This record gives sequence, structure tokens and C-alpha cells, in this order.
Amino acid sequence: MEQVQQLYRPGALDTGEERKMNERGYGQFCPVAMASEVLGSRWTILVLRELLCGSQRFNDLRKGMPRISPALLSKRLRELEDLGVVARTTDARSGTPGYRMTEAGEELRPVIMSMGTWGQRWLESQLSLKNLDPSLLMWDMRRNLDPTPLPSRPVTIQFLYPDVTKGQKKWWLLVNKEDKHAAVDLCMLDPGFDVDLYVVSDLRTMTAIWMGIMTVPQAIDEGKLQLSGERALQSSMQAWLGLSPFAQETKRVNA
Amino acid sequence: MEQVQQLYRPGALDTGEERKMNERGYGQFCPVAMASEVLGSRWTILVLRELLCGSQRFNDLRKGMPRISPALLSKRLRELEDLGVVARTTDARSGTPGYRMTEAGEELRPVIMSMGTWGQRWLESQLSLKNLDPSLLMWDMRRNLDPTPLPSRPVTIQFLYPDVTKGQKKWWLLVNKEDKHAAVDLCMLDPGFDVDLYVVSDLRTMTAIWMGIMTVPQAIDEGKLQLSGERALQSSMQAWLGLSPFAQETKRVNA
DNA sequence: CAGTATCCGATGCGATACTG
DNA sequence: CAGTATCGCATCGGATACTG
Repeated sequence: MEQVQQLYRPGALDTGEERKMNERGYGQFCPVAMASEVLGSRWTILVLRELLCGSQRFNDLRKGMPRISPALLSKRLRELEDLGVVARTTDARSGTPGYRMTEAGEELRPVIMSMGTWGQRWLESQLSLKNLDPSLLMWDMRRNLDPTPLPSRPVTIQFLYPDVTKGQKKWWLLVNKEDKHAAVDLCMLDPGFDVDLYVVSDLRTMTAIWMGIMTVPQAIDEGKLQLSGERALQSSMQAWLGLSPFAQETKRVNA
Repeated sequence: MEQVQQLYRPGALDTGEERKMNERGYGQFCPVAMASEVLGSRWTILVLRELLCGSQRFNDLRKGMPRISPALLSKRLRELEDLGVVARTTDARSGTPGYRMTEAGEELRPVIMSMGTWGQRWLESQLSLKNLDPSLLMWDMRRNLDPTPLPSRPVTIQFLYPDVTKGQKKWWLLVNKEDKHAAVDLCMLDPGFDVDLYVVSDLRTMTAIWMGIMTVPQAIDEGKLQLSGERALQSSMQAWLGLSPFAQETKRVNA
């Protein structure tokens, strides 16, 4: 059987005779390869993540991906639309354009989630710490905040990150819990309302809490998080502060 | 609440003040983003697929990815090694180098599989048909062939694809079922053994069968597949011919 | 067999400005 | 707000040849 093995020479190592078309792709019929061609281009996965997280409008998508250029975002959305993964919408009343996942797109949820779960388990926290970003953190918090434990009146919470570059230091979350579902707004400029709860922490700590690496009480104990203002809001913070969808996933290594 | 919304301006649309480092990455702490940075570069997913399918040696990996250059494969493997996803091995006896998945890499299996499942369900078969490749098909068949229904003696099966460019028309699968686990070899040159079963089909049909879009009896009925030689091998072909891991997945659209 | 070394071209993408 | 238009550079990766 030894010499027989040599009789196989992959068409790949071939003479390069007929490789004209499909240049850019992998040229494989394997479903994994085809899916990779769709999902592999830069920013695509993050566009899908944003849509799966509920963002619908162009500039909301941008907030979740600060570094993407509008041109490229537009291009990616068109590509995904052509593929039948994303559908363009138009609000009946306002005429505002938007985007949503199609059924095919929705079925990418387990793919994206499994990627995130794996990332949370295996990619070193060090990497996370290189990628701290207050705007992304606050935008995520805005999205996942759970108003259930909050009182049924407008609540203003101010976040202060002393270690962050000027201009991104202060943030306000405004929660308005009206008839069961709540509106949460995020501001970088003082909205002028009385603040019900002040939160002070370094960005790294707050991010760690968000990612489930640390809890609110722990951070307070270690002196890395200071709360002041309404007592009830303080003690319920771990509850109303929604965590990252991957927060419960156990870390395996910090290589 | 209307005007309040305006008070938020994402740090992304910012002045571009301090975006010096981490240029190439996404700059996000989100696990999905971090995983994307790892898995997003070209060929990486396919390298992992090959390893998860059992290939261990450099040139076997190449057979599964005919179009990757050795330089790039080498680079990808080093990157994955640095990440702790892949480990380099050395055969104790022969000293042959090789690669295997680490525990972290093994946990990527559900990620890759879900990508493939999605691809099989939602990406048009048309795309598959653009990517026909006899060497990939035969290499996959070699890998997934199930020797269970085969007799316990050396078996030679010849495949002929009349529609394929000369040099890739004929293939031989040699199955040697010795003491429970079998050795399967693939050749492009006549190994010289007596052929027990002849298979003639166009490449597209054989690929469709492999992908679970069509069955052996169907293809025979439609006159797209001809078998000759040992009867037992003919009738058990659907059984010994292992199918693509995604073959059972239902197609949803052929856009 | 298992890679390295080198070169070079296409293009992806970032940055910026502008429009309806 | 929701994109389009344009420009230019870096870099990714393809091709090829070579080595231990």
C-alpha cells in the first residue's frame, strides 16, 4: 500500500491549467467553505451580530461598530441583502429605512452565538483589556439593561470613568419605565435631570463586570467601584445592569 | 426624550484622536468580535475544518485545500499554534511532523459545524455546482467511506467522470479492511489491481449524491450513474459511500 | 515530504468629503 | 439621518522557486 499512496496527486498541486474563474473564492462545494465565503469578509460577522442584537437603523449599526466606514457598512448590507440574509425595511409611518434579519439570517444566530461562547471561553482576557471602549460598553449596557428591578418613574444614572480620555468620561443612562416596556436612552452630554445614582469606576472594572468576570459587590469590596445616590438603585445594580450575553460562560484559559 | 437621544454621539464618529494601535483589529472587547479576528482571516476556517476532519499532515491539509499556497498554510498554522488552537506534533517513531487540535481547537467543532449546517440549508446549490472539483470530492469520499458493508478483502473501485478534463477523469479507491479498521487509499494512476466495481457518472451527479441532494438509486434511475462489476458492491454503494457530514440537513432555499 | 524565501500585483478597506 | 463618491495606500495573499 505504500507506493500506492504516491499514485494520488491532488488536483491542487496540479499544473494550474484551468483555474480561471471563481478566482476570489475557495472553489469548494463544501458547505463550510461556502459559508466562509459569505461570512468571512471583514465586518460581516459584526454586522450580523448587531442586527441579531436588535439594531435596525443604519446609524445604530454604526454605533455598535464605531470603526466601520459608512461606505463599507453600506456595501456589506447590500451584499447580505443580495444573499437573502438581510432584508431592507421601510417604516410605514415615518418612511425611515431599516434592516432586519430574514429567516436565513435568523438561523445564523446559533453560529454567531457559538463563536461568542468560544471567544469568551478561550480568548485571553488580556485581549479584551486591549479593546476597552467606553462607547461600546455603554451602548451594550443601554441595550441589555433590565428595567424590571427599577422603579416606575424616570431614572437617571450617571457613569464616570476617571481614567478615560476627556470627552468619554461621563455618560448618562435615562430609563423611563412606562407601561411594562421601558425606554432606555444614552447620553454623552448632561441631560439636565437630577441624577438618581452615581457610578464611578475605572473602565476596565466596569467592562469586567459587564463581561461577567467580576460582580458589582466584588468590585465595591475591592474599592474599584463607587456607588452613591439612591440606596435601592445601588443594591439592585447587579440586577438591573444587564450583562453580556456570554457573561455566564466559564473562562477556560487566559493564555 | 427626543432631543436627549441626540446627546449621544458614539465615540466612533469621534474626532479620530486616539486610534493609533490595534489598527488592524476591530477594537472591541465583545467575544464575537475577538473570535472574528481569530477566525476571520482567509483560509483559517478551512484549515480548522481539515484538522477537525482528521487530517494531520501538511500535505494532507493541502489536499483538502488545493488552492492554498504552502507559504500561507504554514503561516496560518503558526498563527493558530500561537493562539493555542492547534498544536504541533512529532511522530515518536518516524519523526514526522504533524498538527492536531488542542482542547480549545476541539471546542471550535460546533462553530464550524453550525456554519456548515447553515451553508447546506441556505446557500444555493447553484453555488456548489460552480465549485465542482473531482479531487476534493474524491478526497472527501476517501475520508468518509464506511467499510462496514464491504467484504473483508482488498477491494478496488474505479470512478470515471467522462465530463471532466483529462487528467482528473479516472480515480481509484482501494479499500483494505484488515482487522476491524480499514485503510482507504486514493489514486489517480491505475494501481494495477483488478477492479471490483466500476462507477461512471458526471461529476455533478456524484457530487450531488455526496451532498445528500440525490441518492444512488435515484441517479441510476435517471441514467446519470452507471455501475458495473460486483453486484454486492453495487447494491451496497449508498451504504459504503459515506456522505458529507451535512448531507442529512434539509435544504431550505435555492435562491 | 515539509516547509521557506521572495516578489509583486490586485483590491480591500480606511479616511474624508459630500448629497438628498 | 442615511447613505454615496472618490482617492490612495497598505497588505494580503497568490505564484513560483528553492531548501533541508
